[in-house]
Amino acid sequence: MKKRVAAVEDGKIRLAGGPGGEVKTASKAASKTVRKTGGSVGKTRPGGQAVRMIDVAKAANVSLMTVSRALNEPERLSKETRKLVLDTVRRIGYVPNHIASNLASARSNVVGQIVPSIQNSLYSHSIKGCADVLRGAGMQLLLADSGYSLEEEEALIDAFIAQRVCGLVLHDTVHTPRAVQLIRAAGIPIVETGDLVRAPLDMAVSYSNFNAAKEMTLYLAGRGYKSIGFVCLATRNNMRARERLKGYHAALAALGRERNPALVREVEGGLTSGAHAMVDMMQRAPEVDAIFFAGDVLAVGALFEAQRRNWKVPERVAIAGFDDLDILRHTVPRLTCLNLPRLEIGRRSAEALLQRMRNEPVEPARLDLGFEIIQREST
Amino acid sequence: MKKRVAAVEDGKIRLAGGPGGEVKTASKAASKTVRKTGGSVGKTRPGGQAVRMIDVAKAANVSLMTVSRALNEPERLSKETRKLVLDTVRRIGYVPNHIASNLASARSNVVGQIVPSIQNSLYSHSIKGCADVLRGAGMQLLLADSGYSLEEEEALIDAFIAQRVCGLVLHDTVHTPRAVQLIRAAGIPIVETGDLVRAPLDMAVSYSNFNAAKEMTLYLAGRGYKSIGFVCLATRNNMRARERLKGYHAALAALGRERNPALVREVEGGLTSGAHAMVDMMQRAPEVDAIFFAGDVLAVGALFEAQRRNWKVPERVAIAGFDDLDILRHTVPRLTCLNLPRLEIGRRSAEALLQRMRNEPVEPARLDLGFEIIQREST
DNA sequence: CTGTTAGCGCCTTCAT
DNA sequence: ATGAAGGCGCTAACAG
Repeated sequence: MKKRVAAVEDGKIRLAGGPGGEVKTASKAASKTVRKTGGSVGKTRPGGQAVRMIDVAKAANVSLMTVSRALNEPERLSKETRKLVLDTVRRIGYVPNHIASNLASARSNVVGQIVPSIQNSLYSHSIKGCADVLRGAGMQLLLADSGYSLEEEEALIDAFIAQRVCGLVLHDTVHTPRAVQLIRAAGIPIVETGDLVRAPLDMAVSYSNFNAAKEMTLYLAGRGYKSIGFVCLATRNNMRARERLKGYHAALAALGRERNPALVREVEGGLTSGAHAMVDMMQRAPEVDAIFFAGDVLAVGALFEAQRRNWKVPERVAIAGFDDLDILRHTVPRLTCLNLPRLEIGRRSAEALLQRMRNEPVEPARLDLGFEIIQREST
Repeated sequence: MKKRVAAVEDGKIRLAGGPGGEVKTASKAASKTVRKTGGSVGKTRPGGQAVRMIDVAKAANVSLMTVSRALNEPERLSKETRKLVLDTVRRIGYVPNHIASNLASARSNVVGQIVPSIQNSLYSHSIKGCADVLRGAGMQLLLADSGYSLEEEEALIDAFIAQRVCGLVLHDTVHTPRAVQLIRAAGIPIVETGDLVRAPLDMAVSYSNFNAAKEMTLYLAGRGYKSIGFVCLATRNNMRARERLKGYHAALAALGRERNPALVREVEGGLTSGAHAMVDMMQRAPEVDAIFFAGDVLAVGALFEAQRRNWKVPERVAIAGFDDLDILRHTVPRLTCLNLPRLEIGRRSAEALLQRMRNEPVEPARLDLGFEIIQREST
């Protein structure tokens, strides 16, 4: 295997292939590569026909319906027939065609989930929860991210409904009119998870961003901090951020404190962003003694910056975060934050969909999974 | 809105709902909640019939095929007919049924991806890359995680093939015999992404774990470290970890250094785990002057532990990580690591599948996307 | 350019 | 407990 050291730039050393580079393999082992070439665009059966239910039926000398029943309502068959059929299925390697099954039964076993960003670990917890419950029920998850765009969400909802998903989990709680219309027309159950909205399209499973932000602010005040800064993501197209900001303001009002614009910043997500926000705020409002970072990894970025500048946390400035990311309990000092039931939100959302699909009433239609304040050394 | 402070334990303050608690909403706003109850198990059309292509055809006074063409091969229709049909589609709110389309055309627009863990941010990059490219091509992503289990992977492959996915992206490069058989029988294109395997089932898009680990070890030696420790995940059921360990050993051999068991640890993933591994290793082999953490977030955990103990990095011990997680460039000191093209792997995998589905040859069948060594302050 | 016919693979309904 | 007929909503193939 040839090694190629291509460049050393900015501390980066490129190796083996690198962007655009393709290392062809000429070894004997590689030439053994098993490759199937057949199949035109997306063809399911490239060369040989796929095994169908009727093939199983013939091989087992029963009718097609008996095979169908062996697979879907095994208890309706006699023990012997069932065994015969299932053995045959295994023997000839039959894999049911859910596409055909869905079409014939007007039933689907696929649920769609749309999150703002697949890469954000917050959402991946809710995805995981959802996927787990669905799989337990023999269903599958169709996933996509909207990139925080309403229009993209609409397009995805359209695509998912075209795919005839039997339910939808949406993180966003704001939708385009057409998206709402599509959902209504499809008549499928929907769960919104991003915030505990007052009037969900169908069902909501979440916590209250407003309450979470408010309580954290009150908690900080309770710890004796007099001048509490607040940093969040842009509220413009983000209902969650907006609710958090409202919660912060509500807390100030409850405390009888005045709003101070110098103590509020809206920023982009990311570690760097959190660092800048902290530094900026401390310049503009030197009296600030605690900052509540109500978004993403902002708090972590701020803490790292404090380490770099040798600012003592919490003595010089206290830092609180929003989500309980894994690292928050490992930093020095450990970070105070909210613990939000992301995984559970995913699980309960899927469960709510399943319930609804079984025609069971889902109460309440708004499920508040709450939150915790995790007090650690940074405050 | 009532506030409930339920408990204060271990620094945790539970609020609003909490585990198992459900806050029912009795406000007027909540009672306005729009709810659709209809639909038996997974029914796509709960109450009213969904609009079908034939309905559009009747409304536009054309044949069903004309509607089909307006949607799928618009260029084959006259401008007027096309406009008429598409307007009608919009007017009556028709959403194509891809399920039926797939069945009739023996074509699918869904690709399946199986990763070891949805929550792991490493995989989410590859998921994102894949999802983006697919969406650009009008396709969807069916996602699931195997929990690092071969058997689970097999079950998922079965389920995905039942779903008639038109292609599969697998992170694992080791599969059960039945999984391989299922894939072969399905005759769909497959990409394996976890390692640059010698003989992929079909195609491989990745980097070489062996080379990456080897080069990093050589790089550390080049920086003057004499006693380089190696920490990775359990190699037992993890080919990637095994390859990395091999790479480390290969580097030692190339350097003419002897293997020292005290300098090698296999551990679980996680920050805590990395911290322990470092402490253990430094006790058992006090001469160690650099540790290469070849997995997950181990290096970060170790660094935090070093901060806590006031061990200078890299003076007391140098630390290098594997993946270039976002935080690595923000810690104090910043962490040296490998930069692996996770996103690009996802993108290229999807592209390879699309190519294969268009019947274009995919060369090479093993695509090496390489890696970079990012040198920072920790070494 | 547009329409007609015959299924895709399976499930629903009704019969035996 | 098992089977036969018809159709789910759409597209391929062929016709005009």
